Amino acid sequence: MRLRLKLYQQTILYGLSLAALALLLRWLEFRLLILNHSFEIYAGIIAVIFTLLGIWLALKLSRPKIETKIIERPLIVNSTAFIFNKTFAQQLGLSKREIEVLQLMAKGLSNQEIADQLFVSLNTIKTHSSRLFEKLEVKRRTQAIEMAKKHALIP
Amino acid sequence: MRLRLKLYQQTILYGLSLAALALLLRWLEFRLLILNHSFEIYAGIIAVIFTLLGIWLALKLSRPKIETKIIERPLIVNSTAFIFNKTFAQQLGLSKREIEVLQLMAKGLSNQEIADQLFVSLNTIKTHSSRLFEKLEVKRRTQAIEMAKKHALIP
DNA sequence: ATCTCCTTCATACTTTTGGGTGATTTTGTA
DNA sequence: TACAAAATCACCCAAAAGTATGAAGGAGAT
Repeated sequence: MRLRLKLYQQTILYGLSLAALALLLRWLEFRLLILNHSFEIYAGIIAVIFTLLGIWLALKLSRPKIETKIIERPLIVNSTAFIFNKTFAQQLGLSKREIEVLQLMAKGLSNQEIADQLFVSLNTIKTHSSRLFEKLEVKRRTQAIEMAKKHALIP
Repeated sequence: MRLRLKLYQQTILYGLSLAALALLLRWLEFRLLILNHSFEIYAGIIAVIFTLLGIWLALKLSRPKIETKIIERPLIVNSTAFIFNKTFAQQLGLSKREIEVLQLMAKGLSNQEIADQLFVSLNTIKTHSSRLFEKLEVKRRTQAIEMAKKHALIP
């Protein structure tokens, strides 16, 4: 709505300036024709003025690019009860299994132990943990634990 | 350097288009003067063309406006202040160095990174961590971190 | 002085972890 | 049903972590 109004104003302004220029030229025609100014001079003047107008218009109307910046605002929680940070997990796109693996990891289990506990193979756990590290943007399980603790993915 | 080159090119392009327009107008003057087109028509054409040129120029040359959009994301923080459990550390007979190593471990650092940070060799850190694991009665660093968290040796 | 503990470092070896690739099956959803 | 994501597993290789053992210098206690 606001943009529309602005556009409207611009249009009026543009029209007015066109009209003013036409008047100016007509006046010039009367006053200075005797001096035998060639048509090219007028054309040049118009060209320059409207180029400037175009530049001004473009700068006024061009939309700014939007750059998103994420700020982490500390949210102080006083309760001892652990509340799983679902939002963060979703934002990172962590799957159920990956979260399970992460939580067992944080308990200090080895990959083999996690595999046994979840009744899957060691290789599977390795795949899960690799993806986990990618998503958390970490390199080691200890870093993953740090991250998870910080963002309330684990108690 | 590059911008200067670009500006140079733009200038040439601009000059050429001006010249082309002059020629075009001269030709129109010859061909269509009989039809008694008024000066305003020409002026209008020039105005429109050069407005567009101005817009194009501005868009080409101006830096894109950047508008930052800030998104705040809550980061859950436990308000309980951390108090190091001196008693427990003494009970287990942990040395200063071992506690240091343990705390860096919990931050997610690798042995090599800990060694660099403490200005000692990798082997030294291995020895420290081995002792640490013995005293904490754990087998892996992740378990050590769990233990340390549980007993308030680390935040 | 002697002893103990801490700290430092080395070498050799084993286990665990992690990266990369590829493949198959299951499952949820359009 | 068809498609995408999730879950499963295998194999190979490299890096990191962990174990065992030995050794040497320094600080503090007896």
